[in-house]
Amino acid sequence: MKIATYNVNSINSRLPVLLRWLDESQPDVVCLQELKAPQEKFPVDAIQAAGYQAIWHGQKSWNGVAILARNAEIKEVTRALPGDPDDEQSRYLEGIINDVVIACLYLPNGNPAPGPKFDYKLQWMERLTTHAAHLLSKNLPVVLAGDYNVIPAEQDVYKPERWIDDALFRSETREAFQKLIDQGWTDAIRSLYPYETIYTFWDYFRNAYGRNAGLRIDHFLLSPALSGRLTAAGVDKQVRGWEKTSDHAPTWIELA
DNA sequence: ATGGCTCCATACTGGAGA
Repeated sequence: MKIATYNVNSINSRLPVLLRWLDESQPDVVCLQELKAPQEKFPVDAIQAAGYQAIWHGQKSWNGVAILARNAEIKEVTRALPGDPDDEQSRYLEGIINDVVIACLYLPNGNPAPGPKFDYKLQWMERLTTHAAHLLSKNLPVVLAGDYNVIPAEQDVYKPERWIDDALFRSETREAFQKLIDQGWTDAIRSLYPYETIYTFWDYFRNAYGRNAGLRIDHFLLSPALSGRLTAAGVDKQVRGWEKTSDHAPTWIELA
């Protein structure tokens, strides 16, 4: 079972790139973030023509998440992260595919920090941590996949000293991520490649991709029931070099 | 320290992203 996560930075601007990548990579499950489209503007016909079922939660202008599955039913569980009924941002979608719980998340950026956006990010991480504990308590196979907007460690950023005060790398952010991991989750990519430099995002500015000035911010966290089934992981880095591409690259894992 | 780029809204510019 090949599961991917991809922050597309506008589903409609990215549709040709997305369809080409689906055809070449053939993932079984895909978590998409930053649809940047309202519910009714999701290109469901093109996605279905490519062979994928889809559930999605859109929003005007910003955010938006979707889960795609090839040749499999998606049973939607929730389209809101519990813990704040007033939160109107579309950043969380959870479904069950072949008995695996798939959580697709788009964690807030949080800049500028400190400030209200950073407070929202930390609150969102607390809510995620609470919900993640609930998922773990059921001993189910769970994948928490998505754009975390968290740089977990110095090895995950091209120049750590430049990111010390950034919301993606601040100590509060890293500590909150570690607290989540410490519940018993496995950072899938890092567990297979403890020492490699692996990036999933390159800024549009300053020829960041050409200089490989990247960040690792798209992650898969696996529950204990799944970590033993992890057989492979990678980043489809070449997609970042295509025309009209996202600033993120598709990232994937394989489960036995 | 700054700006560089891309996308959205319904614009002739500003906000957001990371």
